[in-house]
Amino acid sequence: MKGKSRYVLLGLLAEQPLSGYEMKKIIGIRFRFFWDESFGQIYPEIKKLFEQGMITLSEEMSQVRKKKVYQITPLGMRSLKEWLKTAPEKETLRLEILLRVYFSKYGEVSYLQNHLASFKEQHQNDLNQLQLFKQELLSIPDPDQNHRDILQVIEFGIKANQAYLDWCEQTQHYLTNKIVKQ
Amino acid sequence: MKGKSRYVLLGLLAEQPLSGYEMKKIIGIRFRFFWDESFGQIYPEIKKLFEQGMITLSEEMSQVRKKKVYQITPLGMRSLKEWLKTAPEKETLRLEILLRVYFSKYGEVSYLQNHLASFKEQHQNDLNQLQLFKQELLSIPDPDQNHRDILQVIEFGIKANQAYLDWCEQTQHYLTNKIVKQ
DNA sequence: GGGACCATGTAAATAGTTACATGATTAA
DNA sequence: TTAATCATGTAACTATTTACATGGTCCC
Repeated sequence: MKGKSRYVLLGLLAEQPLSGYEMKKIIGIRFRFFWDESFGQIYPEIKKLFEQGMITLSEEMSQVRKKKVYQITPLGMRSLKEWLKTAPEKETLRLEILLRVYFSKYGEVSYLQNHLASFKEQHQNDLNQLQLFKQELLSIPDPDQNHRDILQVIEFGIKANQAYLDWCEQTQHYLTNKIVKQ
Repeated sequence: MKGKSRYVLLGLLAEQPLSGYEMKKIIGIRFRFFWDESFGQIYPEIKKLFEQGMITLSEEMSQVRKKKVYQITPLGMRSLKEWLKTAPEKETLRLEILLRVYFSKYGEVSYLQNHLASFKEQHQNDLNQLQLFKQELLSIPDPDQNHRDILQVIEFGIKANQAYLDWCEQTQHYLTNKIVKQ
């Protein structure tokens, strides 16, 4: 669990100079289905990266907006590359919906049905956005030659969300039957 | 992100009296693929639940081992039921492997292949254990009439892990091709 | 006797969220 | 003019991990 946020920021800056706000936006859109960072983490982390010489302020800073655009340094690039060598930790996930199903014996079915419907809706949205993002990626030029890599990330999201939706339907049928049987 | 650990503990105690150590074990085995709690969270949370009258010490305490077995109180049961009504928050997940793929342009393919192989192995293990657990659940008596609920939780794990493994194979092929093309 | 596991707990550190503070710009 | 969004940051709080401390039991 130690200091992964910094590598997300370094990774984003490896491609192009960005401000903290912009990085947050990219994470919120592109990484939304597998990662998240809050401003409360981003800005202090930027401060540290700057102090350590991993990033510097770019010339491209906007004077109109009080925007601070950063770029990665060779030191930051080396640090990113070193991190990419290390083994990822076992992923953290906490699926509260499964806790609800597990303990559903102690609650009312109708509540669980609501929870399930909103879970399904959320992941249907995720899936739609991922499919849109995929189309978009395939239709634009690929100057940095990394679209295929990004596509693989999207593919993960598509497969996972399809599995979730599949499970939702199955569980909804199960719950409907459960009520009939009562 | 607030206080979900307590409901995991209450949920487990709703079925049978347990000690902190036993709860940790159950979470570590049965919830392993979608939830985790450490002792550093479990024991302080038990203390709070006890002080708030949500749980009490059970008679079933072992004298041999210095074991403290807790049972849920009517107050604790009400609290659990109230929680089951509330909407679950959007799940947290952090899939470091996807970060590695996304930024793979800056690293060496062979490292990513190693990371992917170990990710695949982990989830193959998860899948195997879930399938075993499913068989076990279907073959034993179901006095509390909640095996079907638990089965749905297992089904989620099976579907999700199958999707992950599917993605792993696809990504491994992609990486192999990538090397050939170089 | 030693290693694996049972068993409970605390302390320190790190991670992460949420609320707050401030102010500019854009577009309806 | 007002709401949304851009933009940066800090402070307080909450959550979570990791390391430490302690000691028992079981079995080889």
